[in-house]
Amino acid sequence: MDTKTAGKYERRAAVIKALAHPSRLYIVDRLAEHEHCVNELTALIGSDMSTISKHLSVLKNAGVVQDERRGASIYYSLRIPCILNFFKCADAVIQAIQKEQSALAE
Amino acid sequence: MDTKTAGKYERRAAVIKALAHPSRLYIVDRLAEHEHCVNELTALIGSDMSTISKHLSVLKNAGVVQDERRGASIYYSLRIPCILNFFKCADAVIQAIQKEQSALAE
DNA sequence: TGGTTAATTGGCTAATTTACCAAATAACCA
DNA sequence: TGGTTATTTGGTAAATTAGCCAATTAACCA
Repeated sequence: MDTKTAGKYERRAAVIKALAHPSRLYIVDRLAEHEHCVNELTALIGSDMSTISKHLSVLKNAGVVQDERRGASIYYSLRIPCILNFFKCADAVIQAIQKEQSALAE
Repeated sequence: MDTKTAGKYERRAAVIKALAHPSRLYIVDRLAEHEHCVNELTALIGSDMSTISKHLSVLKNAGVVQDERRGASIYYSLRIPCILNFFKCADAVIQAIQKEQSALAE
């Protein structure tokens, strides 16, 4: 694989990698409804706030979310809504696996 | 987050995680055109065959690809074509980042 | 200014991932 | 059967990731 092609797939992988964590997917799903501050997401997920903050920074560095300070809080929102298509397809894969497994169980 | 919800996002993350590697994304892109055996993919990518084989096993375990032995070779093909939507969206994120960076550079 | 809440950063450890090599399996052909 | 090609598996070292705690930064209010 030549360097240019490798770069293309590395950039794509960087975006997808940023999404590849349950908490981060959950965050994306919540932000798809409306913006949330770190505090709210922390309460929803139940991890340490520093952990959530780091997840948000991963998503932000990848270009998936954006943040905006308003007063003492920092509000995060989805930058690219097409991210939600990932869910549909991931769920289609999951369904296919389940179908296969129940077919094998017969 | 309750256990059921956590499970849902863990399953989704497992699928997305399987895609989160440049070589695996490249493989998916090649398989979107037509099936390939391990040998062919190894030649295209240029890593050790054992490395490619392990990448394929990650994709297979996640339900993204399927394999079929024909003679001495094992042919891999895409199981769920919607995976390709990931690329479009990942590229949209990448474009947005680049736009932002060139705006900042002004 | 001092206290309080919101968020990020640094440090640390445990767990996971990756890539290569070497060895094992599987299928084919002479 | 023996040799060759295709693929997978096991082992190992290096790199990355995740999560928590403690400390720091930022904004607000009394």
